[in-house]
Amino acid sequence: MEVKNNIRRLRFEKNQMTQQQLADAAGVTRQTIIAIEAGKYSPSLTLAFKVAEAFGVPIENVFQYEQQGGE
Amino acid sequence: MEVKNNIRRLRFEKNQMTQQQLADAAGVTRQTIIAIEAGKYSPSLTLAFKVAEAFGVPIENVFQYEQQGGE
DNA sequence: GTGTAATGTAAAGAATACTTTACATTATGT
DNA sequence: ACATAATGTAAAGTATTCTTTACATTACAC
Repeated sequence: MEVKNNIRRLRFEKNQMTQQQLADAAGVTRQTIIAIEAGKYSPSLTLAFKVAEAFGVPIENVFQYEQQGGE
Repeated sequence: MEVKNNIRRLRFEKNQMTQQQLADAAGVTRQTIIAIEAGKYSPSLTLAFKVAEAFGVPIENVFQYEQQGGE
C-alpha cells in the first residue's frame, strides 16, 4: 500500500513552480518537498492539505492511495 | 491551522460503526482512532486515506483543513 | 572559464505519529 | 448484583515524519 503523488507535474503546470517556492507556500523545507515528491515518506495530513492548497486543488488531485502488490 | 474531522459522525452514519471496527478497517489500533477523533494528533496521509476508504468517501469528507486564529 | 539557480543525496537530530498496556467510566442485558 | 461491550485517559516505547546541515550535480547566462 503506497501513496503516490503528482507534485512534480503540478509544479510544472503552475508556472514551473520550483521546489523552494512550493516549500515556502506549504511552510516546510525544500528537503521535505524533495523527500515527499520522491516518495521517501508519506506526508502528514496537515502537510498534504497545505501542499494541495498551494496548488489550489483537492488532496486527491495531488496524492493517490494505491494498493500495492499482487493483490 | 488545524485539521478537523467528522469521524464520529461518519461512524454513526455507517451502521453505528464502533471505534474498534473502524480501527480494524483502517489497520490501526483503537487508541489511534480515539486520538485522531479527538484531534490529539494529525494522522499521516496514508492513514487518512485508509480511514476515508473505510467510510467509502473522499478524504475531504472526513477531514477539513481550517485556518485557525484571528487571521 | 565563473557565477547563480535548481535539483539531488545523505545523515543526524528533533518532533510527531502510532503502538502497547493498563485502568476507568458508562451503558446494556440478565 | 455480575458480565460484556463501548468509550475514554494516561504513559512509556517505537516508528515515522520533518528539520538542519553539508555536499554534489546539472543547467543556464555571461
